[in-house]
This record gives sequence, C-alpha cells and structure tokens, in this order.
Amino acid sequence: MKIQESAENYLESILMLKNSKGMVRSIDIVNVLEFSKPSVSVAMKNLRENGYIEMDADGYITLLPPGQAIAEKMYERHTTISKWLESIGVDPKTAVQDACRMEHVISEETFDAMKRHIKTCGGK
Amino acid sequence: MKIQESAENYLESILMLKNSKGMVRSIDIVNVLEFSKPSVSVAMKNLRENGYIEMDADGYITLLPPGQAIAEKMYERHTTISKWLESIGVDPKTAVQDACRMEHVISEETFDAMKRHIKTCGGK
DNA sequence: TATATATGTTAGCATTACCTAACTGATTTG
DNA sequence: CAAATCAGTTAGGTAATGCTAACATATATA
Repeated sequence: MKIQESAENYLESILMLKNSKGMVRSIDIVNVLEFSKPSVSVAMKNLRENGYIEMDADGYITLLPPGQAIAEKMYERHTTISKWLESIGVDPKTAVQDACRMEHVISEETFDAMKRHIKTCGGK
Repeated sequence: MKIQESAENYLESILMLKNSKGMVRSIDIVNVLEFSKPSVSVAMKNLRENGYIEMDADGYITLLPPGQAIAEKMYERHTTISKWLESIGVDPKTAVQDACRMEHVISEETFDAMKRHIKTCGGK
C-alpha cells in the first residue's frame, strides 16, 4: 500500500492532536478535519490494517513507527512552509491552508532546498 | 462546474502546445501528458461541453476565453515556480515536476507573495 | 429507569480521474 | 486494392476519498 495524500493528512492530524491534548480518538480527528465520522472511521481502519496506527479497546490511537515517521515528516513540512508563507506576507489562515496542500505534493529535494533558502534568505 | 485540478492541467498543456507547435489535437496532449487516448478524449469532451475549448471538424483545439484565462494563470504559476525552484538549487526535472503539483494547490494570495518574494530575494 | 448523548461502525452511494478493450473512419503504404 | 496506421470515441472498470442513513453500544442524565 503506497501511502496516499489523505493518509498522510490523517497521520499528521493524529500527531498534532497528540501534541496538543495527549490522547487521540477518531472523534477528535472528526472535529479538527471536519470530515464525517464514517469517513474517519474507515480511514482509521485502513491505517490500522496497514500498520500505521494502533487502537486500544477504548478507541485511543497510537502512532506506530511507520505512522510516526510519516506524521513527523508532514508536520515538519507543515510548520516550515506555513511559517515561511506568513513571513513573506501571507495571511496566517491562508498560509496554513496552502501549507496543508503543498506539504503533500513536493519532493524531498524541493523541501530541502526550501529549508536552505529560508535559512539564508529568511522572510526578508 | 467548478474547475478541477485535472482540467487546469489539460488547459495548461493545450496552451503550452499551442506555444510550441501552433496547432493542438487530442493526440498531442496524449503524447505530452502520457495519459491514454480515451482519458484525453473524455477530458476534452468535458472541457468542450463546459465552454473552455472548441474543436473544429478535424479535431484541432482552440482555447475559448475562460479556458485561455485558466491556462495562462497556470502557465504563469508553472514557469514562475519552476524557475524559482531551480534558482534555489532544485534539479530542473524535479523543479518542473513539483511546480506542476504546486501550481494547482496554492491560493492567489500565496502566489502573489511568492512573486514579490522572488523579486526582492531572487535566488540568492 | 427511560431517554438522551456520545462514539464508532457497516452499508451503500457519488465524484474525480485514470485505465483497457473494442470499435469507427480516414489516410497512408506495400 | 488490401492492409496497416493514426486519431478519436464509447463502454465498462477501478481506486481514492469523501458522503448519508441506519444501527450498536456505552455512558450520562432527567
């Protein structure tokens, strides 16, 4: 199973929720992503069946190593890109929205180049 | 009909083909995008039915004003982003690939900010 | 206790966007 | 001229990703 854009997004959301409130259930993902409960339920089932997450009897979700790796990668891209967009004058809300799309479509090489560029060129 | 990412891509390809070789038929799009003939045929049918393109009896394609506008917008994004990525050290082939994805997902506001940023900051 | 609320699931559907198989019709070529 | 090639289409299929309806449970509350 090649990891899909939507799966990357769910994993990233799980990590962000874990960071912000410790424990994560499907309903929390429903609330942040604003997808329907069934959509999230099915997505979690897929992530579970493919070894990206684990769920205990109460529905609490843990990222397994492969899921954690993807989540962290997306999270780094997200924060880097959205902060950079803000620094060059994009409205914070738009910056987050656009970072959310860009983070899934760029190559490793492009992201590395962007990081180097931001370091030398900053938001100036 | 809200314009879809794939439609944006087809329209952009039509414009690029028109620029490079004057006349455009479906088969030319098949060759550059490497999609199947039926996929392109159906996509052209949709663009035709929604007033983005026109086709003469011989299958030669013309961009109608709404299609032209979208094509030009995507083309500008494409060239701006891919050149910028190259300028910050991304391999030309990767730069084009990534620009091809990014151009469809960013907002007007982000693209404008990127253009301003490139002007002041260049590739340095 | 009866009901309401919260969480999660299954089943079935819609859309987007690609695919292959099989066809038509026109033109080119041996 | 017969056969091959080229361009395009129609029909039907698949995968990803969302949706609603309906239902199962568990817990909280009037």
